[in-house]
Amino acid sequence: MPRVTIKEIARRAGVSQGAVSYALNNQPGVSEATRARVLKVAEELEWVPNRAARQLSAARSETFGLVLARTAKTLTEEPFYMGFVGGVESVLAQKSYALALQVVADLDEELATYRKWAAERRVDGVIVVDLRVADPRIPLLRKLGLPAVLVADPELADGMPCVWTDGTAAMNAALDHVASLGHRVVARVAGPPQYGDVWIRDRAYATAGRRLGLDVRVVHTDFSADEGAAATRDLLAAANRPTAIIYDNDLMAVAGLAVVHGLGSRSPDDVTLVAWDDSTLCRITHPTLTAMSHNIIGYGAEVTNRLLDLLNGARPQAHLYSTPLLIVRDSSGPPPV
Amino acid sequence: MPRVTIKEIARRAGVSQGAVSYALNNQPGVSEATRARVLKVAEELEWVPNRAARQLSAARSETFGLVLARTAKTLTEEPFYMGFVGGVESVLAQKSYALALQVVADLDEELATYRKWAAERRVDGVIVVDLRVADPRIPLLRKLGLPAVLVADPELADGMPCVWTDGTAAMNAALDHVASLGHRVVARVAGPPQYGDVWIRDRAYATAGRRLGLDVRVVHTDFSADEGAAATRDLLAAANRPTAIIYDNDLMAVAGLAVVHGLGSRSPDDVTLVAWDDSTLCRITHPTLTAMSHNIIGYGAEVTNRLLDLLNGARPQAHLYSTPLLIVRDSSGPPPV
DNA sequence: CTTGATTGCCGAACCGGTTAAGTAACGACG
DNA sequence: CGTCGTTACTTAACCGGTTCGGCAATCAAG
Repeated sequence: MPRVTIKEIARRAGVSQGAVSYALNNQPGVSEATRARVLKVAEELEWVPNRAARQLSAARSETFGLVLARTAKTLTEEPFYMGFVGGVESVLAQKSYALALQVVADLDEELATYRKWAAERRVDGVIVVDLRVADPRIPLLRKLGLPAVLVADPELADGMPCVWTDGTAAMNAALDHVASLGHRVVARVAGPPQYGDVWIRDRAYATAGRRLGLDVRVVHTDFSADEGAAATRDLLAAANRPTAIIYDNDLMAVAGLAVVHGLGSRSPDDVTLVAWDDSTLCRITHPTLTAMSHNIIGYGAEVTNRLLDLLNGARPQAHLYSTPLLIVRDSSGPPPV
Repeated sequence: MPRVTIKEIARRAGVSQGAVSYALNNQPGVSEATRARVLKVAEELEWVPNRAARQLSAARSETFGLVLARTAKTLTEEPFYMGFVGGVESVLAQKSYALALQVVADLDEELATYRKWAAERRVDGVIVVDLRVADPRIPLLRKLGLPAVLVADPELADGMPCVWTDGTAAMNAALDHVASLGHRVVARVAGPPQYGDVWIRDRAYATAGRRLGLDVRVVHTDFSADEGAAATRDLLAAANRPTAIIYDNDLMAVAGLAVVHGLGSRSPDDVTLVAWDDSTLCRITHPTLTAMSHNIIGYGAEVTNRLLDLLNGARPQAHLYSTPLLIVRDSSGPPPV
């Protein structure tokens, strides 16, 4: 199967290579008649542009980059990532853009990846997730001139284009919910505080707790099921134990529920549980878990569209995607008397 | 930042472009002294090869392709995919290969993707998952001459290189386990029978059931939590209900456990549950779930290494990766009396 | 000392596109 | 009728590597 090139099309259509290029790219410089003829020949020969060649001359790779600095284990556990990637893909596939996905161990490797991609001209832009407080990726991407859209609160984005969901509003909603059920002693099983989202939720949690006059406490974990379970065990063993626990992801909430069962307690009778990042997990446990619901797939799609806009010359901007919605399920109830 | 090319290195090292290329690629044609000098200059200038240029001339993309024909929703629910991708990545990153990941809606789109990739010379080879019985991808990949490694039993691979785990042995182990606990009426909540793995397990299940003299029954689902829950509900409502249920993935097993709880029953006292594709999920429920454990990350890595071998001229072959191991946990027990 | 093979490097073609510069034909306009 | 501006192309340079043919210089063999 001899691969069909633009040169072959030119030969068959009786025009020059350059004309073919103009015709195929819908650019001025050829008559409509010629364009039609060229397109017809290209169709007949089932011509597909060679990515490498186009990339080399046009200096565009038509590829977006996404680096995930998490262990493979975390990635399997957190439904967020695969959903997000799916959302990104759903947009890219339409535009016949590609996604360069790289899984690395830590932030340093992530930085190295950006350097490499920039040097190789590997990607046209990147999507950055898991923002930290004072994130080192921001200055690097600026220096490299690599277009990027951050998945982060504008407060963390330092002026870079970003797409965000309102974590503060979400936390307010969550605390309003448990307070309105009558809970007075509430705990939060949080992720690592260096993550920007966690930091914002920590702050919102403290503020809302004061506003509502609650006894609020926080335990920081690494987001894993094990630490989520351990935190739950500790909280429930303490004096003046909380009657409601708000988790920072769904995995820890499910693990927490298992701990409650293991202690012979029940939810919501003995303790109300609220998960974050609602996924199927929250709907298949017994009882089903109240959760803060994001549309993660849509989120991925939105971010991708914003990056496309950015490359088309749009002004860098912060876009509020949506505010998470609290889905109240069976794990919510009034505190025990 | 003017990008540094091979030409610049040549200028500074005082040799021709061609010599630089030989030196950088460890090919014969230059003296050791020259090679060292070129490498030193390249290092100083922080030269990074331009992927597009290399791909264009060398006709290698140093990219592997992976198409997932599943909905984004399924991908988030099934920990398998992200884990597999992580395993693939862990190998590729070392070799500075890239992964082209494409998420599509169905098999037809997957076939179209292979056609496009082959025409574009986009990937050097592909990894194929979710094999079907008489899978149409096999003849297409053969026709396109696209190197591929299938994640599938040799019986399904039709002579194509493949990496597999022994589903038949695993199913034997699972049924031996429940039979040895004393169960006589067993059910299997299976995935869609067109999937090769499901088909093989269906067969092994029937055979082993006969061998052990068990009353075995099968319900086919679409692998989703909802259908897994529904199947469980139906099975437990039936006359002569099963005392042990073997699920085809972990998501359905967790959903099944919730149904058991919802009915006021308990596991393992009233029913023994066995999951497939062990993931964190199985360890965080209460009770923890007995599961057929794969090392999915390692599986992804193994497949990738076999594809690399294949491109290096290795003979196409079937590789047994490992046989899944039954991890017995709290959801296993003798049947109720 | 001649011949032939080998080594080390250069120059240039090439991969398959994009695009700037140049040119011929044509119509409009003063 | 000469000039200018479009239009519709062609030509050729270019992107940044790889690789082939060729040419001295060196070395071993005869």
